[in-house]
Amino acid sequence: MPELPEVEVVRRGLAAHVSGRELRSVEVLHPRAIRRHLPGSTDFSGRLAGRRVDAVSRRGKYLWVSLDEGEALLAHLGMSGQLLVQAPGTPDEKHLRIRFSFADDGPELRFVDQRTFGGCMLDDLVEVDGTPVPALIAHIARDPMDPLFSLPSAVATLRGRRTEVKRALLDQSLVSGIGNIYADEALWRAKLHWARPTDRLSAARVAEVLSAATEVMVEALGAGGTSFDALYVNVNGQSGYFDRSLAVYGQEGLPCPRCGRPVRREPFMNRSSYSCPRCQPRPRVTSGPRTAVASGPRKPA
DNA sequence: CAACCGCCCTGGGTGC
DNA sequence: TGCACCCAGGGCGGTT
Repeated sequence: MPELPEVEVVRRGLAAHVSGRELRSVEVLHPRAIRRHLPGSTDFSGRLAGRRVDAVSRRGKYLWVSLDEGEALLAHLGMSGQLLVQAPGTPDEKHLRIRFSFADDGPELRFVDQRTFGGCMLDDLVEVDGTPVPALIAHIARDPMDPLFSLPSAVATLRGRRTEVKRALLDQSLVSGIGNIYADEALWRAKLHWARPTDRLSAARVAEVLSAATEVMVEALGAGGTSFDALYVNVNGQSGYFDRSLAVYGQEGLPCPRCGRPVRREPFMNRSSYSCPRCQPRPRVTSGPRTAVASGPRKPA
């Protein structure tokens, strides 16, 4: 699944292979790929033709290329999206959704997406806290690799929520870029169970898990960068070579690299959470609905 | 407003 | 061999 490090690899690839080039035509092969572009595919293609691609930016898992007139082409890879740079004439990928052709007859940019959770759209740039971002993602918080990311402020935001720590880590409006894989890895590094209530964690503990998330994503970015290929802006929608370095994610039954206990898998939000039963014990108190507080008034029987 | 739930979607894998 | 089913899951709209 593309999370922040994978999307950053893609961003770098786009900056290297697409920046500065002029689009000639855009072909939408699957309408779902532009479902968030409400005016539809004719409008999408029509407005992109002839435009010059400028800088490539990223916030969390969102990626965009700036165009002129304060507009941007915004993309999200979803679960299986890829942006590939391919020579024209290369046979279409099975799940090719959008083809971007350039006026210089050079390599095409292709949006390929098996599960169609990802997509592209045109959007206006707006200024949020001094940074221009596409209007549609104005609610997405800065990610830990953003130079203006503030750890103390993110800690305060997370602790202000009454929820489980993993839910908070995955909430892109609190801190962005973290998905299921890096959330599990960060929680393992910080020795926290995913169900720990954020509002009962010390600021130091929350800072620790956020720093762990940053660390593990920086390491993954290093590993993902090594799998970079001139033609492929990104690889496979997976974590590059970093999957070899995962401590718990997807490692059910394998020994915890720290203590050797078998990694457990628990259901979490209709998906899975991986953790070490010894290093990350279940919390005594969960962040469930605030039922009768121990000291509160008691209903008569 | 915060928290949470259900849905979107496809194909690879598995069990019968 | 084939079919039914499960699973992966980020983001968002709707509801409480």
